[in-house]
Amino acid sequence: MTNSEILSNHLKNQGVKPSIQRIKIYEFIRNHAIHPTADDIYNHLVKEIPTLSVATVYNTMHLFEQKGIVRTISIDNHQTRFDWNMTPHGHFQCKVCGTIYDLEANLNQMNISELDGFQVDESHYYFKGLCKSCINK
Amino acid sequence: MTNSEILSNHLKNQGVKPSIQRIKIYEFIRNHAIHPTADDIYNHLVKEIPTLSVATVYNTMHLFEQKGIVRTISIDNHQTRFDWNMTPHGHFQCKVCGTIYDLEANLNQMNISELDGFQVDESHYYFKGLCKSCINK
DNA sequence: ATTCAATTTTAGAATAATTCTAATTTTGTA
DNA sequence: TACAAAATTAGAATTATTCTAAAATTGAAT
Ligand SMILES: [Mn+2]
Ligand SMILES: [Mn+2]
Ligand SMILES: [Zn+2]
Ligand SMILES: [Zn+2]
Repeated sequence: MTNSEILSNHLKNQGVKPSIQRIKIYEFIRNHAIHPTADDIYNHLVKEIPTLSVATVYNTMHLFEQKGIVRTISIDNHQTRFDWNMTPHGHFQCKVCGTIYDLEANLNQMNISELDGFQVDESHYYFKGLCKSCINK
Repeated sequence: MTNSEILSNHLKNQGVKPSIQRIKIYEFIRNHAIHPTADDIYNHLVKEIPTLSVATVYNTMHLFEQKGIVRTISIDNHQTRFDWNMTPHGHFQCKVCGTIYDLEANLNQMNISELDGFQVDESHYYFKGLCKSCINK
């Protein structure tokens, strides 16, 4: 079974019809753990699929989000980033190099009493600052 | 000393020259603890100051942010919201009524070992879901 | 008071991420 | 092959924010 076939089956299992575009987009976000923007995805894939449109990238990411395949994060307030890692985790963005690091800690462990009686569907946390490698320069 | 004079002095103490626009904007965010958008601020104040421009609202909020008078939060990731409460705290946004609740817990208490050697300047966290009063309907 | 440079405000144009629209292409089934 | 449903597409529309250059305001120095 080729890599593409494996990814294609993943999508089917999540209830997504695997078109060429959807497989390539899924492949990209799985292989580039960089929390890409729609633009990152488009610019990378348009070389392989010259007819690709940004609308398809957005359509696909919205579909993936709805099916629980990706989630969106908003650290930069003006540009949505996508994350294939669905386990509850957080982020750190370096102000110098821009890298977004994953943080394993699960926010739900905080057990905030003010939320008693509330229904919590999503939780997000992130830090900003300077990463270790940028400090050592 | 009038209320306006008190706010005016607050601004002076933070190194901000208190123009009429700046005082009114500061007054608005202090009296309406609703994490307003630039648009909220503009639409409320343009009734009092008919010549007010959105550019002034943005200019002022950027200045306030730089001086440590407000901070920005991005829960809706398409529209920046402003928060006058500078103590480290988090938020909960209800998907039904849209209300943004403050949460007192301080994220920095989590003490995330992955950040050892990193310089953390900002920390943010928020939840989304249904608030108690929307559930009881 | 008058002058004048620095600061602030302003209107509207520009920018940029995202969504919308309507046409075209692809897919799967009969 | 026929055809309806689903997916993709180009480009226009929308919208939050930033930019620009002109006008207004401020405040010190005369
Ligand atoms: Mn992540
Ligand atoms: Mn708050
Ligand atoms: Zn860095
Ligand atoms: Zn609610």
